[in-house]
Amino acid sequence: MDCGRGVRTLREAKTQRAAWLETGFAMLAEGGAENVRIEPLARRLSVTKGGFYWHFKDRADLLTAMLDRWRDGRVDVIARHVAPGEGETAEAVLRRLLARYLEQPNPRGTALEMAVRDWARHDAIAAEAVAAVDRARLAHVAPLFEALGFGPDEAAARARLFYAYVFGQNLLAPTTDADDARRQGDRIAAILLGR
Amino acid sequence: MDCGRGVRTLREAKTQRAAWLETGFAMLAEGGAENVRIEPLARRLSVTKGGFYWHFKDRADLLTAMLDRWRDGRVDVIARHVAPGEGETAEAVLRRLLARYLEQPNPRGTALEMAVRDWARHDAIAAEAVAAVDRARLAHVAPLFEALGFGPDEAAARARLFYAYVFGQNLLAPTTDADDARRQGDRIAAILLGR
DNA sequence: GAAGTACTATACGTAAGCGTATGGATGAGC
DNA sequence: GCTCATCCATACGCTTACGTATAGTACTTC
Repeated sequence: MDCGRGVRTLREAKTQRAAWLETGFAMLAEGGAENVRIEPLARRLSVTKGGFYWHFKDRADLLTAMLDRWRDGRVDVIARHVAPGEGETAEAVLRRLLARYLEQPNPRGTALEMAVRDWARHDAIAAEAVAAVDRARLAHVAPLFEALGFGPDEAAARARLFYAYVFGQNLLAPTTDADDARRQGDRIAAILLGR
Repeated sequence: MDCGRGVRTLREAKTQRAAWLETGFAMLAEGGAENVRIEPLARRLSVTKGGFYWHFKDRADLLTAMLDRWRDGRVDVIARHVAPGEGETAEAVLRRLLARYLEQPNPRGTALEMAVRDWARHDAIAAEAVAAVDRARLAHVAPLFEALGFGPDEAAARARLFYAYVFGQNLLAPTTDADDARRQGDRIAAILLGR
């Protein structure tokens, strides 16, 4: 059988597993966990599925690998995002976070977040990954609310409301007028921050 | 071919389309739009798919019929739910709504809501149904916030935050301790209602 | 230069689901 | 009592995807 080409370098070879994962994330973002199918994935990578079963035991193996990677990435990143910059106040950090989550400089990240959370509603492993990410985020954001002067319980409640709002926004039909949306976002931020 | 039985009465016959829809909703609630498949549906109804194509043109036809029905039901129901009971204040109505949405006396309704909203992220027709429901709900709930003393813009913002919170809660990993969850819910209600 | 590692193509069998005939079976209306 | 509308069973062809088997290529390491 003429396979046309083999592995060019070992460096490149090790990249292939990452390529399957990367493309898997693209399909997850585009259509949810159901949409992550091996053969369409292979077509997008311009290979056949032969190599898939070298890197992964089966489809579930890919899915759990993606989940691990997603969880680790989110947990790593939240610690960086709550770190204040030069002379940045807690309120400024929270507003920056809110903008990052809602103004969607990274629509792919939002789509992934929603896809994983929907997945978690039917799958225990996904639910555990989501729970771990939520714990990490709430633990990092609650202290920011404490820095605003709220007690620990109130800060925890506000942190939860903060994240529920962020994800809920993605489920609500968007406000049609962009200016209205911005003004409304400002009002909501004021309510969340208590000022 | 011995089909075993035919139509017993016209009354019963007209019920069949409703049965397909009803079971369709069950599968939608259980596994999202992807999970609504004709042959499993038929098995659950203990019939073959032969009759399906009598009632519906194809799978998409069933799905849009379900969507219409869902939208109409939600729009009808919100008007009833915001109507205050005997001497019920606007605040009491809002707290009652919140309890209804979050304490999940009707888990099937919540599952449907989430399934349709996830569906809406990939499907324009579903997105339009969600948008119609959101418009109706926000239009009904904002006046309750106005009755609490907020101006129109602030009331609209709070109504949006109210619903974003409700749906966002369903995406966040649940708080493990039930008492904590209740106390936190009370705090969040106080923030939403501004008191 | 031989052996191993890291892939990839190709081919196969299986399963599930879609949509399309086609031919009953039954009750309703005349 | 015949016909029509309404519904269902059965069977078929097609497509998509899964997972396995097998044989091949190319680079690496010794």
